[in-house]
Amino acid sequence: MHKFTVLVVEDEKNICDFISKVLTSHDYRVSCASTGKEALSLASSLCPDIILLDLGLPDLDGIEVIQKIRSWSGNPIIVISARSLEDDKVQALDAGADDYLTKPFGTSELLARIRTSLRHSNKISSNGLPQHPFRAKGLEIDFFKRNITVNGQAIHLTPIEYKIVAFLAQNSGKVMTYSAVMNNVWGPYAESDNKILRVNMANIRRKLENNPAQPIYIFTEVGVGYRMVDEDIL
Amino acid sequence: MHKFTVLVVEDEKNICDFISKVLTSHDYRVSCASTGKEALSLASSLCPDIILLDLGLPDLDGIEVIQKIRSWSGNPIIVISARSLEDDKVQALDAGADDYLTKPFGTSELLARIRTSLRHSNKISSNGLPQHPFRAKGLEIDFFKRNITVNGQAIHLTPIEYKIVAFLAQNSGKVMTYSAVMNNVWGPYAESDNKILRVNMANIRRKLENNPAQPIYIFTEVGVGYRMVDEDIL
DNA sequence: TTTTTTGCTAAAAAAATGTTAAAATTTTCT
DNA sequence: AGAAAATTTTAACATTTTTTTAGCAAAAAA
Repeated sequence: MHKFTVLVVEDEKNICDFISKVLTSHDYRVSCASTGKEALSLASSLCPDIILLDLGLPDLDGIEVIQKIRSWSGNPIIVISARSLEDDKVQALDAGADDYLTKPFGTSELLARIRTSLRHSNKISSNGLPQHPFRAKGLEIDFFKRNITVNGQAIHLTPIEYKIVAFLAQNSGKVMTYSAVMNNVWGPYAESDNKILRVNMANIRRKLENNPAQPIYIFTEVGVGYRMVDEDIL
Repeated sequence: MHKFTVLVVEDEKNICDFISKVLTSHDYRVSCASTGKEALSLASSLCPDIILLDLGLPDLDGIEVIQKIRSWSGNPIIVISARSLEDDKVQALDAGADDYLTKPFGTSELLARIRTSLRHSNKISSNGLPQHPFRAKGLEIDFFKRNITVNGQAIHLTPIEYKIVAFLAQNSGKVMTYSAVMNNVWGPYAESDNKILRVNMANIRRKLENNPAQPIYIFTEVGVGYRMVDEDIL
């Protein structure tokens, strides 16, 4: 049975420990962060199934943390805050939070809201990976085996190259901005300059495309980002 | 632009009227039901984009209403209730409600939670733009994927061209003054001369229109601005 | 008709992206 | 540990795409 991973972001240690204990006893796997920076790195490296976020962090503005995570990930975020002002709620929800819980709250309500959020993000399976391999025009990506073939021929990609391709494939048809890709691959503190991404894309295309100058799998939208071709309909 | 339909289920007439007024003034289409039975039949016939449900109904148990609706529809349900007991919330959420709001609540929080729910059901995307594409006379604009097609044929627009078209489409039917478009695209310090906008419009029409001299999508109101054709009714 | 406004084309300037090779770093293997 | 291999990053430069500018034609308003 798969355990869901919860990232708890909370600077008060006793609250964090309490939530941690409750969740662990209900069969969640829990990680904790006590600062905004820690939260961002863990959100990126851990890919938790859900994030509980206290807005009163010592280093970063809570709203910015939400927006940053939202810019490259769809992880559900439940805000937990002592502030009960309506404006705070509106801000957080509009920034991309999925729910807003005011302290103090009961543990059974917290658990119920976690279940509801997990239900909402249920389009992807519990490990965050799509259930079926991605197929388009002879390109096949098996996310479980982590291998890629073009017309049956196995293609070797380096870890970074694979991350880029997998991220684009999981959002196929949609233009993913350069910064979304960068943050997804190099984490929340990626450079704003995308030259690294450009050389990786050149290498990826050399391996994937028949004619890299006229790609059929990964298109660039100048000034915006990259787009993976639509998945074949089944 | 498309209006979202909200079904308000509430037996106290003055509350119902109040919510109705608030939502209508924020550009939602509102229908009301005052009993559970009415709610069920309207939920099925109307297929509202979202349902606001008061649990204290005269005829049916609120929890059963949620389950009943959930059995055939994934429409988001936000529970609105005077009962603030934790058990009530847990019950409602586990029955399939997407959110639980305790009376009294502020209108801006209600609106924010409605937006969040619409986002969850993929009706709108994280940037607040409609998730469902704009369609008119064979022109289709998918804001989510950043895709434009004319009669199924993909059209490539540059970032500035896309901004212009998107802005007009989001305000389709209304004349947008040249300065409004300029400010939207080039920011608040845009030039007052609109010659740049004119050449962009020429390029846009060359790509979109069959006969740019007699456009069917973007019209010129001489001396005023541009107007995107009305969206097709569904 | 005259004036104003809008449309169109082509060329320039500017910005963004692709490409290659070499240096730096990490990983793997003996 | 040390060498070899693979990967990642940096840097320089080529190429493509986009944006702006300028000039004139066409259409609409006065």
